Amino acid sequence: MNLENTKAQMRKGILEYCILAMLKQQEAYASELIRGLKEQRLLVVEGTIYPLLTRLKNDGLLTYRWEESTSGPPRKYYMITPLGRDFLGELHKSWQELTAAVNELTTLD
Amino acid sequence: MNLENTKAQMRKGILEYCILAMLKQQEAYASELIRGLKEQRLLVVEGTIYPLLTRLKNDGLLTYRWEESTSGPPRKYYMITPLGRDFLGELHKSWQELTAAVNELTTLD
DNA sequence: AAATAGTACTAGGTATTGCATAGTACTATT
DNA sequence: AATAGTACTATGCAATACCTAGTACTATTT
Repeated sequence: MNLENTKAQMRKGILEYCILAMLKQQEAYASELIRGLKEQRLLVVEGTIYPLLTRLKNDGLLTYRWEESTSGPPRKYYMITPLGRDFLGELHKSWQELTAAVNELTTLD
Repeated sequence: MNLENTKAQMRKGILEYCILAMLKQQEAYASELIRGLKEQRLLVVEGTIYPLLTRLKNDGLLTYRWEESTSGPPRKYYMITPLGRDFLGELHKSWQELTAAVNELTTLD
């Protein structure tokens, strides 16, 4: 049983919640999101973030615009949509319920 | 984007943490575990729990014994091993870190 | 006694997503 | 021109929650 693997499994479903929340506060491009997550020691790689952003965009939760960069290739800035905000609210509720349940079950004597 | 699907994804990696914690408190057989989880509104089905218990057993984190039942088929009671207790400690730490990170990233203004 | 219901466990296949990897492209620096 | 840093796209894999089908045991009903 591999701890790193279990941690990766734990991240499934949670990352989109984090991404939507971050973008609700401020638009950003992929690398900024990766950096923001890394600051909280949520290490996420490109192979994860790009497909995730694309899925959220395809589902209408995000939208984006291109912006030339003065120091490298152009960047794709993502913004949350009103639908994305609604969904984020649902995810917030689900997360609260999940953590409450888990903490109840795992409280050590 | 399907909320139910996202909730199922969120459960990945978390269920083994819950199961280990429950079994640390008291040995149990599958249906008891399902009931315990259901009380906390963590709905888990047989197709999930049995393979999960088998995986944990194969990795040495659980052990089991058969017990005849007076009201139906025999039951497989699972118990946590010392290795399982160690791993549970690691999972506890991982969970704390993950929730802290997520809450930091998703705190609404 | 046979059929049905409730209960417990096993096995196989599917969908989804984080991750690894390969590749393209833009700009700055060497 | 080559290299480095940066940003994005595409593809395939591993793992796990879940769905479904099936076997088996005991109690209850027909």
